[in-house]
Amino acid sequence: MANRFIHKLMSFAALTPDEISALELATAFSRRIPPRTDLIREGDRPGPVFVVLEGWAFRYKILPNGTRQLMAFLMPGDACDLHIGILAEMDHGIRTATAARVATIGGGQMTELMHNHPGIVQAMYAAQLTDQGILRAWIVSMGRRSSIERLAHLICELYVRARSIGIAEHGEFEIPLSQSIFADALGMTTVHVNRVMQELRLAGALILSRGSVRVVDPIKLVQIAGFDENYLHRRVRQMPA
Amino acid sequence: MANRFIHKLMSFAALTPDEISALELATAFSRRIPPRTDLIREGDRPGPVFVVLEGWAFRYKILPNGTRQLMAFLMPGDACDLHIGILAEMDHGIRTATAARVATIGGGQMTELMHNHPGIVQAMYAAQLTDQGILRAWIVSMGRRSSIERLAHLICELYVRARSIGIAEHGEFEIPLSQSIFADALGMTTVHVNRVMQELRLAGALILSRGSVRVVDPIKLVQIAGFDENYLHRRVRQMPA
DNA sequence: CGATCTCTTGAGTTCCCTCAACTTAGGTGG
DNA sequence: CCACCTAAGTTGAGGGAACTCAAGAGATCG
Repeated sequence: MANRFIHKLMSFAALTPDEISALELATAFSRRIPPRTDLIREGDRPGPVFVVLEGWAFRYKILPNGTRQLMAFLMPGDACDLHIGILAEMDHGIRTATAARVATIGGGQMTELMHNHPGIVQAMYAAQLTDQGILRAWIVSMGRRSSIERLAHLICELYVRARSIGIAEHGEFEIPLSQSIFADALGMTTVHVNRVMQELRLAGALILSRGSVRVVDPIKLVQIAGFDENYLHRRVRQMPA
Repeated sequence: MANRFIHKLMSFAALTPDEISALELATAFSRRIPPRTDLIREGDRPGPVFVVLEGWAFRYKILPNGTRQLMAFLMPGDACDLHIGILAEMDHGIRTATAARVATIGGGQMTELMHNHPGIVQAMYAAQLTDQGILRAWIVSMGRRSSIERLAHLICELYVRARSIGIAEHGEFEIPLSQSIFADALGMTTVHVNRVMQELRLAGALILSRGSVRVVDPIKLVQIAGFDENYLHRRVRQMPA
């Protein structure tokens, strides 16, 4: 059965059975990674492309003053940059938030995949455009939204992404992230995240617990955030001529 | 003679004479665009790929409350997304800041370029990774830097990019952007941008004038910003095997 | 059963915003 | 060539959203 990575790519472009089995082969071997483990660190020379099959990770950077800023979350099915091998040096780190299962695809194998399978290339481009859309949406949030809108918007993003890969069952969804991770994602302090989380809880949108947040009223979050999911590009054109 | 776009791609990968002439052909026709003109608007169905050959533009989004947030600046040599044609709909607009000259490359021509010229593909991937690095750096700035650091950091980014395309002569460099554009790029108000600009002027880093900022002491800016240009990936690996 | 991490709450502070008024530069048309 | 208009920039005063500092309560784990 196809894993989450393949599943995700299939949502972006039609893949042939041949392409699917090539992807299955490429991601057949995976490692289990404990929580809070760096998959790659800032300054490292990039190695193979890797793909998160289970669990959550995030991109981050530590500033000279010791503060941390996250720039993205990787959920099951998400990959690091496909062309990571071009870079001389990583400008940020990637670290697991939870226990995870990660597959790696060597440079040669990657080249072979993209060279022989136009559907895979197409799907990966679409995934990359979506990732850029998410980065831009973060910038918009950080620049022009209040703290409660920012938090609600991020949770909406994670909710929609989770739903689209089928890990948000019957409307509810558990996000396995601590409040300090939310704080570092949103450019806020943990103290303030805590107060804003309480507001969302009082609004009936969330249930809080240690190390995780359960979304119970996505509609309310969407209203609070002013969320418009267009930027996630669920709809892409079919293979342009 | 090669234009800025070709010039920029050549800095990312070695191009054959054949590839260079293919690019020259593709960008031979260009239009002059007045300042403050949308090249494409949020909600539009994407058209051809376009490339800014002269002048400055920016990506932006207007929020329901009427505020604006910029997500990137396009300088001479910069292109919109290469795979823009995949998307069903733009999630942001792109608008000129100054008078500009813009070339467009049709979908078919683009496909042909990338299909037959591995050097071009390589260079475009590298350019794209750089763009993503810039997006991530903006997130870091907005999340974890003070207003003076943020402003200085943005100006450093623009300065380094300008220098790398050869439009920053003898150390000095004129940025043709108004303070309100800086404000919308940094998630600040024009009032506060003005006050922070004055601080940088008093520090001897800048000379201010109507509609533009002249960088006179880049080193000082780097110190104030805590700027590390690694993320701009000036160094990429030569063609991996 | 201390050690550690996460969360919570309170009190005081500060950075940046809001609101408002005014200046200056450029452009345009009478 | 002046009168007017608009966009850009400047400055001041007051306010508020989010931060800092601090202390403590609950979980989880070796």
